[in-house]
Amino acid sequence: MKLPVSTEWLLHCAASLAQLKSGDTASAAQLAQYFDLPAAYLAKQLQALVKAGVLAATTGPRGGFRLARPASEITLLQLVEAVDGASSPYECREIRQQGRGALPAEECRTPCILAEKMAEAHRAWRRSLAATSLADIVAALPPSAPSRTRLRLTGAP
Amino acid sequence: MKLPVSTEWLLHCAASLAQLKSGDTASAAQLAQYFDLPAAYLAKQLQALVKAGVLAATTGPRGGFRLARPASEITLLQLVEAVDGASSPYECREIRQQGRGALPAEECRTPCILAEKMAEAHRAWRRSLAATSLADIVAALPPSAPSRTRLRLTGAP
DNA sequence: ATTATCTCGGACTAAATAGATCCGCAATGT
DNA sequence: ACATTGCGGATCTATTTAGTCCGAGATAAT
Repeated sequence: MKLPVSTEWLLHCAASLAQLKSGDTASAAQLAQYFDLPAAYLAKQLQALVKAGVLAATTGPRGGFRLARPASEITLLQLVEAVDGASSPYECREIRQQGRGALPAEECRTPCILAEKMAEAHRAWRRSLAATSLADIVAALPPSAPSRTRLRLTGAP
Repeated sequence: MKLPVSTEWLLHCAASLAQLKSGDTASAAQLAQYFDLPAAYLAKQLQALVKAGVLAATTGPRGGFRLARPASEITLLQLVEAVDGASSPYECREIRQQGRGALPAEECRTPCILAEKMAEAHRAWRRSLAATSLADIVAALPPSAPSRTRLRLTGAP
């Protein structure tokens, strides 16, 4: 059970975008340079966030990425599931209905208890991530961070 | 973020072993037949549970696997982490200290907030799984299950 | 309006990991 | 002694992840 390494990249990228002035953008190349990441691969992952609707992209000179919504309305869960997918890590394939020990379909009207417990754990994980927004992250940074980020990321103070 | 398919196998195998009479064993071949699973691969995964200390194995004829401890002292978390490893799905590589936007080491004395939040979610997941034991699982089964499992799995009533 | 340039966007390739199998060895009970 | 079972290693394949490349489209200066 492993999240892609790009998860960290995108969380930090999104947090950085949240520190820009509203309407301002940063290009994939700028973000890649800012964190020293492979630019092409980062660009690909940023597209996933666009498709998921948490980022908006504008093409052409002076274009780039920005948050699609206020930072307070973007949760860590939305970011993580945008890059990794929203499916549960545990997939019940109903092996209780297979093989020599197969249960009659009649006893399988209620979902498998093991699958239930695993799903419950996943819900706890999602709930925890959904409780934090990008605005919370930015608020926890030192007050000097946003202006420095703007300067070093886009070159604008 | 995906758990191996063998996770489901081992959870069900452990639950089945929990229904045997104390001291009784089931072989890898019996378990594979019981759920219609690839025997060789299942055997390999069962070894992981032995190494993790939740199962005990005896070789030789009439040998096989049994629970290493009472079912009430084996949690779903222990089983899942035995097969998948106990490492967190999110790995912080401190990219905040790399590239053009690198923070001075002085500002990185406190751990990255994003890593903290991800770790917190993982703790919530682990806590949820640790709250359920194999005994809880067996108790939720219909009362007729244990004797049927014993019959169909090992051939003993 | 045109052109030069900068951006995203999707197609494509390579490396890593999971899934699965097989064989020989050690141990145990009949 | 022999059949049965777990254990560990070597091997092979397939899927996923990581990473690169080039083209379509939009913008801004000329």
